[in-house]
Amino acid sequence: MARSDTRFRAAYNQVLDYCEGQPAGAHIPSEAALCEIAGVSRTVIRRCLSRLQEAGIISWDGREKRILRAPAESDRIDQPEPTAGGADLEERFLDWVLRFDVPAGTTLSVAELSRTFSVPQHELKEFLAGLSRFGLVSRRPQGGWTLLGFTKEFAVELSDFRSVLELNAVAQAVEAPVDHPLWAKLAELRDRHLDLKARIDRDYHAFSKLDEGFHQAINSVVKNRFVAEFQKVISLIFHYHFMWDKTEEKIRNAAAIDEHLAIIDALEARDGPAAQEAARRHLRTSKTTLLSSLRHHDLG
Amino acid sequence: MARSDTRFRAAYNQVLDYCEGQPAGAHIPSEAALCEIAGVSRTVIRRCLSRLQEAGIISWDGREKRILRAPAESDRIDQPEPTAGGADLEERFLDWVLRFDVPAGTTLSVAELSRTFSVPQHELKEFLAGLSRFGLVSRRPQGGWTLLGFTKEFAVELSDFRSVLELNAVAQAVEAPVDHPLWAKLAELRDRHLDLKARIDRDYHAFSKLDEGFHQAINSVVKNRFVAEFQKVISLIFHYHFMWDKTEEKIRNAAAIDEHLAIIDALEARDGPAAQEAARRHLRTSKTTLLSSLRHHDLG
DNA sequence: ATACAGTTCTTAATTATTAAATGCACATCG
DNA sequence: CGATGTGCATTTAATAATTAAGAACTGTAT
Repeated sequence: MARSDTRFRAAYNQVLDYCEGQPAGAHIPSEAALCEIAGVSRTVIRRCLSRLQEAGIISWDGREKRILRAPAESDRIDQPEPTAGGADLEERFLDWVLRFDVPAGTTLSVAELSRTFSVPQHELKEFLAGLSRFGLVSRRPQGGWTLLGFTKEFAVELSDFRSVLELNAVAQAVEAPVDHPLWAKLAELRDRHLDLKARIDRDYHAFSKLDEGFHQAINSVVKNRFVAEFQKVISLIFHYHFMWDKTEEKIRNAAAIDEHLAIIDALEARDGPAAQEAARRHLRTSKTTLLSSLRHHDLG
Repeated sequence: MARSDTRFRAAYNQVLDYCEGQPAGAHIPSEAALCEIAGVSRTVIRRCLSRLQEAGIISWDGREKRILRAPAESDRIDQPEPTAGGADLEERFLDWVLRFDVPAGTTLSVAELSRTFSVPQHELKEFLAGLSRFGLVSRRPQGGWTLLGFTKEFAVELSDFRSVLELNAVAQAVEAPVDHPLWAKLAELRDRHLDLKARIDRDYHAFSKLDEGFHQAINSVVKNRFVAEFQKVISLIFHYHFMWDKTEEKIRNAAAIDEHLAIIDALEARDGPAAQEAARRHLRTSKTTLLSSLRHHDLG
């Protein structure tokens, strides 16, 4: 019932690394200096020094610290878990929701999620608290959480919001300076689109990745933390939905390629209104697709 | 080291209420029925019954439950704290940050915040996790949180994002049907603006509230959970900044009133481009004001 | 057969505990 | 004496333990 000593373990090994680089008998720098090296507090460094002394690797008396012998491989402490998949929890969570088609209104239990994702409960609680800011989940009065997302309303609102952001991005993209990386990226994307169009009959699955890249490129001109944060969620949801919804995938993707190309054409011609119109058309189809995929799920 | 029994206390008093309405000797309904009455689980009801039995208020043997005597006032359990200001934590937090002008980069300690706001630590952690989604704070590697907000970049990005949302709202407002409550609201706001304009020399402080109401009205036409969530944060930040930044407040507010009136005029004339232009102008001044208020803080 | 109570298992809020961080006072060396 | 470094004490935060509350299953009397 205490916090893990991951920090100590990592620091200890790091100090061992340092010792290995030094000859026996060498002086060891001050505690504060070691803090800098290991990136931890003095408390941890002092624990490390204690242990090094116990292990007979160093002598330590006040500021008189010397290396006694070179550390062996067996002196290292093994890190408990190099995993910590808590980083991409968001991706894994959305993947789980969409893959298993978890219906809206489902009660999410922290304990259960903690087990399925092997993430400490408190991390999950923080994560859910964050999602609630996006209206994806909400706290229940009796405790616990409810999954709100992926109703028709949610899809409509998400699509509309996406449209607002993306039309703004397009408007800014038209104004982007000629040396902006966007233009190189767009040229490359055009080639990849044309390439995929030629072999769409076989490789229509590859479009999902291309779509993500395309929208990312457009939005890259908008330097805004709020937009960026939302974009992550939006792109994940659209990405996965298109991946799992297989109805008419080939036709749909072929059409989307043309829509993308139209946007690229307009952008490269620096034709603002045309770009807006092309983007609007594409976003409209995306919205329809997202909605129809939900309808399928409702029926099936 | 256990969760609070608030639920039990409330339920117990509620069951007492029920008993008071019944004559002595009366049968008590089933446990499940009592659950309905008190809105809690059977576990809690059974605890209540146990305690009622101990207190000699009822007899309880299996499904044979009878009232022995009318409950007295002293039988009630007093609720620990009816407060729980955790609801408007967001408002209080932002108020605190802006009122004390907490600089960007400040390390926020959960323990300290927990004390100043008298909110349990874990609630604060969830709250901060939520804010981190908006890029206002971020977790430090050594533990704790850093306040990121209220740098120049933050203000610029927030203003830009606000502009995108609000211009979209204006575009939708122009298209709103004649029976939409917006129009009545706008007419009322126009009057209040004109009223305040007449006495701006004395009551220029009153503008802040009016400003909030105006932007809320405009944004009310957009039915979108994402927009709504952001709007809350945005309006809070702008609201407080204008409240604390006293430089040239009178002139600034007088100018803003005119800008608001221009937007109302254009909207009521259903003139889309004019409304966009008026809104764009107003948002530009808002951004400038927000930025200049930050500059003042930097110097002072 | 069905409505209810008895029982057991799960879940979630909260506290207790310990690792880590931080702050301050004092020591040592130039 | 001042700068640098250490010793000690306090504070903070991550995590496990603990208990209230919820939910499901089972038995039983009407």
